[in-house]
Amino acid sequence: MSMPEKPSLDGLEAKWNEWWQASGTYRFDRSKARERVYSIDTPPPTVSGSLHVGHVLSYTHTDLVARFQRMRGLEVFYPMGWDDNGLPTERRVQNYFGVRCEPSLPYDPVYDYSALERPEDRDQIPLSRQNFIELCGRLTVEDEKAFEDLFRHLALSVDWDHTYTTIGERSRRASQRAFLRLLANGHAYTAEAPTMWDVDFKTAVAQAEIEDREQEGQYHRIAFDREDGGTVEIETSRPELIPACVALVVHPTDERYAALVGSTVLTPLFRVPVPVMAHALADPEKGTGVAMICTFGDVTDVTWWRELGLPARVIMQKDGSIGKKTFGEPGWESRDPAAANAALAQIAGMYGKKARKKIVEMLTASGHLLGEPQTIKHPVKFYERGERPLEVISSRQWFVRTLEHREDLLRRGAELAWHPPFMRARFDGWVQGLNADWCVSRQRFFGVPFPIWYRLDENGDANYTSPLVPDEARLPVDPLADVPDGFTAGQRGQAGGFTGDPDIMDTWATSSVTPQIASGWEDDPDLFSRVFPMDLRPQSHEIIRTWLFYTVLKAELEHSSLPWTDVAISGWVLDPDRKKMSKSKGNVVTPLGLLEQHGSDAVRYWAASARLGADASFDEQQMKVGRKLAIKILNASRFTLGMEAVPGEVTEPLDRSMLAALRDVVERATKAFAGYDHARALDLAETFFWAFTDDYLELVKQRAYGAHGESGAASAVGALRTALDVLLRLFAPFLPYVTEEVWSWWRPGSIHRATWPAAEDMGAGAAQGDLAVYQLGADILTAVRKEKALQKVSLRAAVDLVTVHDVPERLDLLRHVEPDLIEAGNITRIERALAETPSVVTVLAPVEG
RNA sequence: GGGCGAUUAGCUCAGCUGGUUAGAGCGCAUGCUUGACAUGCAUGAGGUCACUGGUUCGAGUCCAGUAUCGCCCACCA
Repeated sequence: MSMPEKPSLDGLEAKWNEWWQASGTYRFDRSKARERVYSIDTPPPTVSGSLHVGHVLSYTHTDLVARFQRMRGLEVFYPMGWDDNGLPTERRVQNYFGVRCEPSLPYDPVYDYSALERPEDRDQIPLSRQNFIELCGRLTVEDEKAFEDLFRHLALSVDWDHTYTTIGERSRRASQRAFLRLLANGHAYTAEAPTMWDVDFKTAVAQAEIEDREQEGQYHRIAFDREDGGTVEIETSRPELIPACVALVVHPTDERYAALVGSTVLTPLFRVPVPVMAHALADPEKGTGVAMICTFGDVTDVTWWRELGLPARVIMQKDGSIGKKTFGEPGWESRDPAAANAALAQIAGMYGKKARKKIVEMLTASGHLLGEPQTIKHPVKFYERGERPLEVISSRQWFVRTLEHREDLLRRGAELAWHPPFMRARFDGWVQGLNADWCVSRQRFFGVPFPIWYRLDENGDANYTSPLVPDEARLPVDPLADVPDGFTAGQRGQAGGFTGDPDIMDTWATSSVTPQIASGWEDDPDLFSRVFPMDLRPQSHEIIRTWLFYTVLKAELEHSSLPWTDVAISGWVLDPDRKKMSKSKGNVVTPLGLLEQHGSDAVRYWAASARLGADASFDEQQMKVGRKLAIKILNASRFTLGMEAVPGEVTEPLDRSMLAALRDVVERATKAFAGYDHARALDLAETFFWAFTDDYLELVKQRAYGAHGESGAASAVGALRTALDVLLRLFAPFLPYVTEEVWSWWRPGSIHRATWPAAEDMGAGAAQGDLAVYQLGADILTAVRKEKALQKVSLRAAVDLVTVHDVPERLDLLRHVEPDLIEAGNITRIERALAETPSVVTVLAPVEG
């Protein structure tokens, strides 16, 4: 045994990290069969951002499970991914190097990237997609290194040999393969349809990426002229869309307007004849009860347009400006085309607000604007990363069917074990509220391309109904660089030739196959068979509707199974103002700073104290408590292991009682941990441990030193060692450094490969232990201390007489702890007195001198 | 507007299937250098368990409602 004279936490992290790495403590042994494996679908952090306290919380939670399951004898598959796919990286690489992704360019395999690393280069140099990906790799490799260092420092027991990046070749291959199979099975389709569109990023977005923001707007009351001379009034917040108006709509039962239904009215300024129709979605309570249907102002317009079979008159362009159209041409009928074209010319080329202002002036002049516009607050749909409201724009997109799988997905959601269970409601709510299939294509450049080409007919028009697909063995492909089988590069873009699909996939199309990517799907069937479907998906609650939902969807459609059996949802870290940490002072509190200041074990202790699903308050005080616990473990261990007596059979009733109590703790902590309640497991171990040092250690200290002979000492030291051995293992998942340190003093190998404690570890003595003995000893010791504290004397102060008032059963047990109590309390003699209540009362005789 | 969660000591939180006087840690107060630990130890003072009803022999715990806070979803005429 090699035990330091003065144990300390300093230096433990560097020391053990190096050792764990060198000895492969956390390496996954892929010889184990699936039932002996516990596999984790680790969330890949976005490498274009930085890690914050929230990551520390949730990644620690995952690591606790990993360590627990590893100690329980399962081979833990705990990979790490880096999310460098998508818009954040695209923008970062763009700004950092002064480049842009230009997918039409051919790949240059010998590109000299070092030339880009001059800060004065800001000219948006175009790069091929493959070169852009490589450049991304150059930038993110540094971030990934920093992230890995932090995660190692935090002691995540990840197998660093199993990593992936979401833009990497394996991820692209898996994403493309998944897509091709969806296509082959009819789950993916392409369609020209109105979809939510971001006018700044100029791409379609999916329902899951949309958020509502409260915005100020104005209701304008506007008159439409009836052919018989009267008017119909509507209210709209978007008068600039009047030229796109294709109908008015009222509720079928709205008697005020019943006579109007079926008639034709003229739009103001543009004099376009539009029908008045009836539809149940029209709300009589809103505005005048008459709604203007435009192509397209919002998603309700899309519904009306589709269900009422209306024509489309689209004026909104993909950049959010009003386009030029010619009234009088087919589809753009007007009773006064000249006036209509003049009116449109006034707003053409303008964006939202400006166009609105202009058309309001025109409506005022024409007398169609009634009264003053009413300022209102209303929710407006935004792309979650966007700055301008979304428009509904018709375009060709790829979709994955979700609506028709609603029931299957709900059933899968019910099969999944949610921790905590109430989080399932978010999934169910989202699935039930789905209103569109998953729009999976993005008109961006940096991401996984669709592995799709289209034949061009003799006119050069693309054939979208039977796309050309590559053999899976060719994946990943870039359709703008690679050529479909049976064609030559020269046929690209030629009539009778082919064209590549220019779009990339939604970043979630890749993220939703992280279990497959990490498991080596098709690339490594042997690994896949041992780890998939996985056991655990850890994540936070705000991405249940995206990451969790899409992953369940993909696994259902491809594997007809769940991607994992359990999902653990961590909460957020809230600052003292109860605001989400990353949004308030996330930049001032850096995870590395915390680890350095308090120590990783201490920070992990804070994280482990928070239950799954519950938001944790950022509390450095709690970290200090964790540090105190780690130090206490060092000292109590040194004390226990420093006993010179030879440990022997545990014969003393007090020792057996303590072990019996510990056995109870082991059983309860194991049950809690197995049920993903790590906070409870920690609390149980910790509560026992502090009582162990405060009471048990004090009670047996003198006996362990040999005050009552060899066998008494042997029993005490034997019990102490057993308890320490078990306690260290109970704490190992929470405090990996300090427990490894103490373990190294007297045990071979890593504690993190040791077996999780079991009831048998407490030995035969514990089986005969009576919990009441330990309790009684602690009660009396506390009472004696209390008296000394009241008398303001030292705890070592000598006492003549202690009288124990208690019930007969407890008085009977007193003989088991009497000698230890006499030593621990420095008491001369103990007298017994019968009492009615089972509570212990001790009265001290006057303290000696 | 719909849903989920929270509300227990000054602060951060436990309190599992309802059962004697509601717990812990921090902070605070008062003491104590005792042969593991002053990065320590002991003792103590702090609570009408958000509110209102109800069920029950008995409610922090179950039910209904109210309030406040947080989150998710819906809401563009």
